[in-house]
Amino acid sequence: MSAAGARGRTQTAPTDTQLHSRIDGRRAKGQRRRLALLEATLQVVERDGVAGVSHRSVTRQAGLPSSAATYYFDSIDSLLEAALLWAEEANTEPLRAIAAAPDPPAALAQWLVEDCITHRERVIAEYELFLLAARRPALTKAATRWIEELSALVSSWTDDQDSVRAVCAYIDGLLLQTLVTREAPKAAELEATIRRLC
Amino acid sequence: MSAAGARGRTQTAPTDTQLHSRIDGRRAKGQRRRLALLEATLQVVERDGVAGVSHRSVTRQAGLPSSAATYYFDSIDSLLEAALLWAEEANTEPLRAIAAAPDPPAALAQWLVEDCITHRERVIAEYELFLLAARRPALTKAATRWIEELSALVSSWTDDQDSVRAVCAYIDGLLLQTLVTREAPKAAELEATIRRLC
DNA sequence: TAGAATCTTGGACATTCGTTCAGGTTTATT
DNA sequence: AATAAACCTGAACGAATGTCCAAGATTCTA
Repeated sequence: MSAAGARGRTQTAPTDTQLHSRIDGRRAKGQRRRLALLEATLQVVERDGVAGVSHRSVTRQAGLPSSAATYYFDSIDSLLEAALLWAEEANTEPLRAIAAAPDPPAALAQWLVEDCITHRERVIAEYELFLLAARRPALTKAATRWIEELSALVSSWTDDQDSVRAVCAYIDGLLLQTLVTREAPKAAELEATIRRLC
Repeated sequence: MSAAGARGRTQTAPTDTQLHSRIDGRRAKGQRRRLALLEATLQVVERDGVAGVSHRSVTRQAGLPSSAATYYFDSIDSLLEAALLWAEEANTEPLRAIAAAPDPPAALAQWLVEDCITHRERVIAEYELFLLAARRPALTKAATRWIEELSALVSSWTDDQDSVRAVCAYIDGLLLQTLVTREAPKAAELEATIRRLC
């Protein structure tokens, strides 16, 4: 269920003695490979969609033996869950920078538009995993994290929670439609609507 | 590429003589089975997601031999494309009724909330196919149809096209988030935001 | 009704899939 | 250096997949 997987599970919960002494080389390698599998999973989702994710496709992408997927993760689901969390974490830093910008709504609009254009496949991958959470409860927590982080940003310039929810929903909907119709959104219109909702 | 499939293709383009004479019994049966496959496809997507759609799963659901999927449709893609169009068509009638209602925004909000609750699996299926269009150009036309019909409805009470786009994006985003977080949307809040955007 | 045209399908093929685990490899410890 | 402990993987299993087509079934035409 958790992202900590299979027999490799002990690697994610180092004991006290391990924390205080030198890092166990074996476990360090395990952590590296676990991360490599997450990155490989995202690459596979970008290329072939969630449906293209299999033990073999992921390990092939990561250059690891096929049994490694089973070894490091309990199931495909736990792999997808960890990959979604990993992908969301990559958005944390940009969101923080936007919050610190002189004009957050404008910065947010610009970042979203650029992201949709220059990292189209990645954004599609994120929404596929996001929607997959509607079916797999294990993914719900990871998916909700995106909404929470976006809400936190919007809350920095609005107190009304109804407005915050409206802006977040509008953004997700606009991005979704953008991906589907292949019509690049206009940053100006996006920004204007965000302001209108606050 | 088109929804017209494989060797069964001729069934969708009756010739002049066929139009004017009695319907060919063979072709009539083909049309019936083609529709059965579409309905079965939607049921499979509802139950197991797009990833669960295979020649065998669809034909099993429809009670047809497994080779029927290949016979009636060129590929899984053309089957999914036709299924998405078929699903969207089911929304046409409700949207028309909402346009004729005394208070369209309120009726729309109520319908959306009810749809998300009572037909959750179906709505998830529609969004999965919708998002799949971001990868498969063959699905784009079918996916765009939903946006167009929703836009037409919203346009009936607003002339500003920016507002129309904003409302449509907001609705798709709210439904998407609702499905993922499993928190039922409030019709009142939905209606209020729709009005705010007009 | 007989023959022609068309539609339909069972079964076989090569692939790919998730899973398993005995045995090998690497690292730590003494 | 030698032992112990933990990590890792090749190979193999049954099950499911997309595709194909010869043979059978159905419908039309004359």
